[in-house]
Amino acid sequence: MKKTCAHKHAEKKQELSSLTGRLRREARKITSPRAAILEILRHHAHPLTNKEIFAELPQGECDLATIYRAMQLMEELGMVKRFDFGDGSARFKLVGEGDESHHHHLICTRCAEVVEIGECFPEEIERRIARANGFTGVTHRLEFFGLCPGCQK
Amino acid sequence: MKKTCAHKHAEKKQELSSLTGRLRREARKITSPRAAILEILRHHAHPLTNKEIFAELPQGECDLATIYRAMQLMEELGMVKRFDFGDGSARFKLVGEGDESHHHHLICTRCAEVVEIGECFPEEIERRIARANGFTGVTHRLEFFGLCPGCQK
DNA sequence: AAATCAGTTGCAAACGATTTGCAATTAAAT
DNA sequence: ATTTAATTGCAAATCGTTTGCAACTGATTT
Repeated sequence: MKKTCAHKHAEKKQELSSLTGRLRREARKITSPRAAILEILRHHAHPLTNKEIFAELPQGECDLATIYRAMQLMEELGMVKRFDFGDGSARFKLVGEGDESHHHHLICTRCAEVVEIGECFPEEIERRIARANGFTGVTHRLEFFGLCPGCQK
Repeated sequence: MKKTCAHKHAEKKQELSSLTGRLRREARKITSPRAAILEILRHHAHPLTNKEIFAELPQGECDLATIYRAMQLMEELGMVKRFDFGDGSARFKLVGEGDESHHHHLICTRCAEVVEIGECFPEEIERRIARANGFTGVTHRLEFFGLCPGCQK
């Protein structure tokens, strides 16, 4: 079997209305910069840096600071998830309304290609770690790094 | 078999000579700033930020930039390991000569307390992930976050 | 449709972590 | 003691991100 299911990559693009609805619900405005940002996020399967988003925006459409503010707001509203690939810039990806979408990434250390990984740290072990140390609300940050096929020369 | 080995926490403090030896071997100088930095690292079980190291240094002993340079060098020489707790500053911890010491941390999101975790992401799964995506030299970055006993109020 | 008001934006300045250029200093080899 | 390459302090420069503030604009009300 090859890539018949395309690795569940068919990530249904979220309806723009569903996204704007979430903003409206919180008494936030659907401004032109925000609409443009959402439009870009909707078309990307992998996390983007604010600068990348900025670069894809029609020139002058919105200030970089506005993107930072938008991502911060949308993260609080649970509309996007923040990722840290350890290279100094945060990355964001849309989160579906219902879907928890807790997942990780495999990042090429040469070309920065990103592959989404279904695998996750075993829950039971995490629970054991939490219990063993008296911690509550334990979560984790997990990313993989390596050389992608193309960069192995 | 329980934890007869005391969770190997007895982390024998490394001999200063073994550390300076590694520098000397690479034709690097054992300067007073470096000796002072090593002395501090030797006495800490958990990763420290450069600023924390700076704070523990006798005033005027060395410039902050020098610490940055020292940590960078020592990381290249494999003498320290860099950790990213996601709060914007890198942290460093001495690495024993032989010991690989690949491990992770459980960090309190309120008080930043750090607990060392023995548990690690299952190797076989990591290998499977690497193989499935054609990646080589795959490693991972894994840290846990939660509320420590003291901060649960 | 005009008025109203809180939420937003652009812009520039401020920030915090980290890096770097450079002239002066120093450890280690000769 | 001399020589040389490595190192340091200091200040300035980068980079990602945040923030103050006056001008602006959706969304709601009249």
